[in-house]
Amino acid sequence: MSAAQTPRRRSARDRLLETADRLFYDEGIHNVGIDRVLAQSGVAKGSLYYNFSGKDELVRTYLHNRHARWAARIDEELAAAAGPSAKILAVFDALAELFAEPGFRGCTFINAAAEAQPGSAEEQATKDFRTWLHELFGTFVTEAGYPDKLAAQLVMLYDGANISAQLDHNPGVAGAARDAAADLLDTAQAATRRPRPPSRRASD
Amino acid sequence: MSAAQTPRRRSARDRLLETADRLFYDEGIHNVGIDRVLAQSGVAKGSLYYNFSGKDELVRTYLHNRHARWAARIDEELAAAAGPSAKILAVFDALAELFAEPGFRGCTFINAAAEAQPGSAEEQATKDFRTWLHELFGTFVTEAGYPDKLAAQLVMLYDGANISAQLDHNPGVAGAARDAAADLLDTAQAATRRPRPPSRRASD
DNA sequence: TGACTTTTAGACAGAATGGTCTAATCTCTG
DNA sequence: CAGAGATTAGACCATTCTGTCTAAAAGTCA
Repeated sequence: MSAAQTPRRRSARDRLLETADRLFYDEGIHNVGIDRVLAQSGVAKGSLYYNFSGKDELVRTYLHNRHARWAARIDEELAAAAGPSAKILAVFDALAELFAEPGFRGCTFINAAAEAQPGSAEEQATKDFRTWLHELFGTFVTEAGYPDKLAAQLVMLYDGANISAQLDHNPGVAGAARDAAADLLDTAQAATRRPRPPSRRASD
Repeated sequence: MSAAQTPRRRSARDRLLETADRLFYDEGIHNVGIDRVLAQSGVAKGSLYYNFSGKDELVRTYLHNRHARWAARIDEELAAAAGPSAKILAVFDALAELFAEPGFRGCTFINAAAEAQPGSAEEQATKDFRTWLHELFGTFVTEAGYPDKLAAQLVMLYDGANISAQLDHNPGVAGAARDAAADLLDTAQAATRRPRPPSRRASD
């Protein structure tokens, strides 16, 4: 046979993680029993407990991999952008691509948090992801000399875009989020020049 | 006895809904079995199935009541505000109050959506809530003559504030969301006067 | 070849789930 | 009072869930 040696079947661990990634994300972690993961991955139950300590560790690994893959993708997107403001907007460009993908069903960690119980893998992974997300925007906001509050506002637009894309089935919302971010960036930049601009009040 | 007749014990239905409201919201719908709702409400299993067709209808009613109560609360908050812009900002004031409440654990419907399966009560209730939310902002944005896109951006800030308040345990984020909304409102107002202002591009 | 690791199939257990059913009791109202 | 509606306790059921165990087969590599 010319085609090298048949690239031997992927390990049970890999097949398990691939199937878990799809099912957990598509249907929610608690909605998917291990029996379904086993059946769809074609792996024996014993192999699950040989490779993982239990469902909890499978979930932990699933969430960890999701975080790592998304962070890597953002890193790629950022590489092409020059300067903190451009990098901030590039994050929203990455969201636009993500939302447009066929199977998009919201942010993995927002969804996981809704199912989280105290001390669970979901809780820990969400905490880690949130730290990463805040640092992502926080770094660029600080670099640009903008006030810290802007980072919190950008995180809100990031999360809000995810929710709208998911719940309203509206991938195009990433553009509106990017526009809003650009607007906030402009305002922050203007305020950096002039120390204290007048602010709008509620009862005007 | 002077104190009128002892106000007879609240109905099984009411006690069930009160307990379900607390448990479903605090721990997530799928994390709460009917046995726990029954035990904590002191209601017999038979009464659940006498008053509801099953857990699904209990969930449906729980979500419906949550929506109704929040909509009523927003209505109150809006009554005090004059003009579309003030009403928009008043929604964020309502969020600030909500986030500051002790048991806050995120938006009921964002959380429910993460557990939703196709055709479930969670899915339907979330859809209804999203329609209401978009109309809430959409009405005021239209009244003020702002572009439709602004409504989508305000919804994103609303959702994003909920997520940050929940996942980052930061109730104060409502203030930053309000500020961002005010900023977008200002920009929209300026753009209403001058038809086409220059927009920031990524690669500048 | 022989030792070691990985994977397999399937039986099995123990707990939790939502739901049904019966029979007795309580409560309100005509 | 009588009767209808509401509530109770508890047994019971079928299903699903995670996890354990055994014994054999397959793959890996020195």
